[in-house]
Amino acid sequence: MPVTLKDVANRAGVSTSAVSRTFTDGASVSEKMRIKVETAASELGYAPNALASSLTTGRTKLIGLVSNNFHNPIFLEVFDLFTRKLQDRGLRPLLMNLSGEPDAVTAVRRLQQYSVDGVIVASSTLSPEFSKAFRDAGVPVVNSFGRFSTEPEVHVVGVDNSECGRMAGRELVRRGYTSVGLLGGPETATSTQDRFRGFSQELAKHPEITYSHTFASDYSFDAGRAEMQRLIARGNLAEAYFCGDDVLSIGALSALADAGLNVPDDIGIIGFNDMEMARWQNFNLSTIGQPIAQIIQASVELIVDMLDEPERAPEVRLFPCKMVERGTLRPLQ
Amino acid sequence: MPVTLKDVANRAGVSTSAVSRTFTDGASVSEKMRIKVETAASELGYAPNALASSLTTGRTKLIGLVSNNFHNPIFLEVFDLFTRKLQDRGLRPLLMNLSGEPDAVTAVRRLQQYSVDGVIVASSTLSPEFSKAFRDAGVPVVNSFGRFSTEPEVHVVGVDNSECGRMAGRELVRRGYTSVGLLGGPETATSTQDRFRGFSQELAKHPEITYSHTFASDYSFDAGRAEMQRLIARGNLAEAYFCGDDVLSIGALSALADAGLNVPDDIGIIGFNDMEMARWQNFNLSTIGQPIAQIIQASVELIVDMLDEPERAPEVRLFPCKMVERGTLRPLQ
DNA sequence: CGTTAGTCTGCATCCGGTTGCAAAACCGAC
DNA sequence: GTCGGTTTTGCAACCGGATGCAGACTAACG
Repeated sequence: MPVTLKDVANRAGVSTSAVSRTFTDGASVSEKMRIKVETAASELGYAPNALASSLTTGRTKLIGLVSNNFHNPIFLEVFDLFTRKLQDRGLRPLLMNLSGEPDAVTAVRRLQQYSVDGVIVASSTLSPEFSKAFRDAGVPVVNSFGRFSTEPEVHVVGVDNSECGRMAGRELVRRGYTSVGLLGGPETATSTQDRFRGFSQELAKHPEITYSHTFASDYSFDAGRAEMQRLIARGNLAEAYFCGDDVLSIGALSALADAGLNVPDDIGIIGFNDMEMARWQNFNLSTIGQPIAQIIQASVELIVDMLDEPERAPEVRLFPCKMVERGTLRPLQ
Repeated sequence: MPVTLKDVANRAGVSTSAVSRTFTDGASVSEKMRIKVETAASELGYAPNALASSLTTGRTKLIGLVSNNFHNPIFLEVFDLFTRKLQDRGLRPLLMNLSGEPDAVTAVRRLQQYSVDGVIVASSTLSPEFSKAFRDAGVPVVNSFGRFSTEPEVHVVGVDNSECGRMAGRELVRRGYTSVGLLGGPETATSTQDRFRGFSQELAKHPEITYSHTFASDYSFDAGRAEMQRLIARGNLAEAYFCGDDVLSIGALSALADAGLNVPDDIGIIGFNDMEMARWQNFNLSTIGQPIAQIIQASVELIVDMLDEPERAPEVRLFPCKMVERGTLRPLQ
């Protein structure tokens, strides 16, 4: 039903090649021809079929956007930025929700069926193996928010999570807390492990500070709340906690409020991510911010570069996170 | 580079048609042939190219998912459900973020270039004209969370927003408030207008109750907070407010807390949407819930039906919203 | 065992575009 | 006007796969 190349060619009284060429830039077309074709095209309302052309060019301009995290509000920001940045470059995101089917092989298959030009895996909890499955299938892939490695097998863009952990540790030390805890995300997530490691390293430098750790079952409000409730019930709370994520912190905050504990007077909380919500005055959460806009910008640039240079050696681009001071830690003395 | 039909045909020593047929169900293939082809295919790791086949079948199984709302947390739930439901039916969502380019014509063009089989417009703020642009272009379209009309020009799935407004009104009346206010979303959004109308209708039945209304600039935390701050500064607050959205309510809540006002003792708040966050104990927000899972399920079913029956007469499917009682309204006496 | 009806299979063409190649048109210089 | 060199143009083949059609094959029946 839609207008095709041939329709335009007939109308303009020229060959289909001529029409095709006026729509591919860099092709040799005379000014006269271009005008003839363009008027015919606009009279007919013609727009080239991207999928058909992909058959010969090998480019669909489709980018698979894969994620398994559709509950953490930070991901709304992530999707917003990714879709816009991709659109700006004339690419279209093909969304894949992995909550249902976390099987790498079928995921790769599915996206390959649509001949995506590249894939962005946006997740801090998926294992690196997952991204590797795409690379092995010959699909350019960037792992955003993924785990940093000195010998990366796929492109990784994100923050140095263990450095973030150290930063959180330093901040709590600086504030003079004498007992601190880590309330991490799911223990299996690589991001949790890394932040945990960094945090521990930093605390190990201060043997005078009591240090404990515990993991929530999930990066979610409920998990944060439940875990903090457990800690409260068990008694001997630390003076401050580093929570592996802002929603986790917010869950913890709710448990503390229920227990009649005041933040930051009775207990300090520092979160992670600096999601939009963290600055809401109801929470006013001190947290460690990831530069998500930069991460996403870099991810898109990387995937775009890989379209022309698929064999490019895997690269790691890490951005510094930064401490965002608000109201859930005791003031510096 | 990827394996093609021809490769499989060569390997199996059969014609390409045979291979094609074993991969299209309903086609006539003998058992022997099927086995021969399937082994060859799996040895080679062949998966049919969905885009190439779309050329002849006219089906891409691509569904455009269009939205302009990437800030309201409810949309994370919406995207999650849409992507899953679509995936379950073998469809792939092609995401389009309209924050950048709210121009209907180019949006239609862009999606047509990818020959999407259908489009779901998920927005309560886009004008109905927007969805109509797709219909006019011959693309099946469903407007989810859209405006209800007795003579729909496109399929609409959602709630009856004016009935929701009435429900909120009834609830506040029932609780014995003698002065109430509406703190709506952006005045231009159809959803705001409808909820406003319903709410006003209900209040009109009770002339003894003082009633006022005001609109926030946006369905966002900041807008809700700012608007409530304005109301507080102006003096003579109503005893309870119906906020056009949960984040708006949460913004309002933060302004009230700052002003030292207690909810629900000093003032009542009822929100709208029942997003995940509403039940977080920090907020414990009484609200009117939209059955988003049902809405999305119905939207997907509708779009699937339209694939086979594109000329199907526009239909409206409305689901009842329901009052979710939590802690931000005074108890019934 | 010969027929006949029904089932499979391969050929060829087409879907909407792209592109290498060679012929045609153009251009300026002589 | 002719010539040589550039552009521009159309032809035809191809991208990966679907499908109508006719011939080949199979099975059932008399």
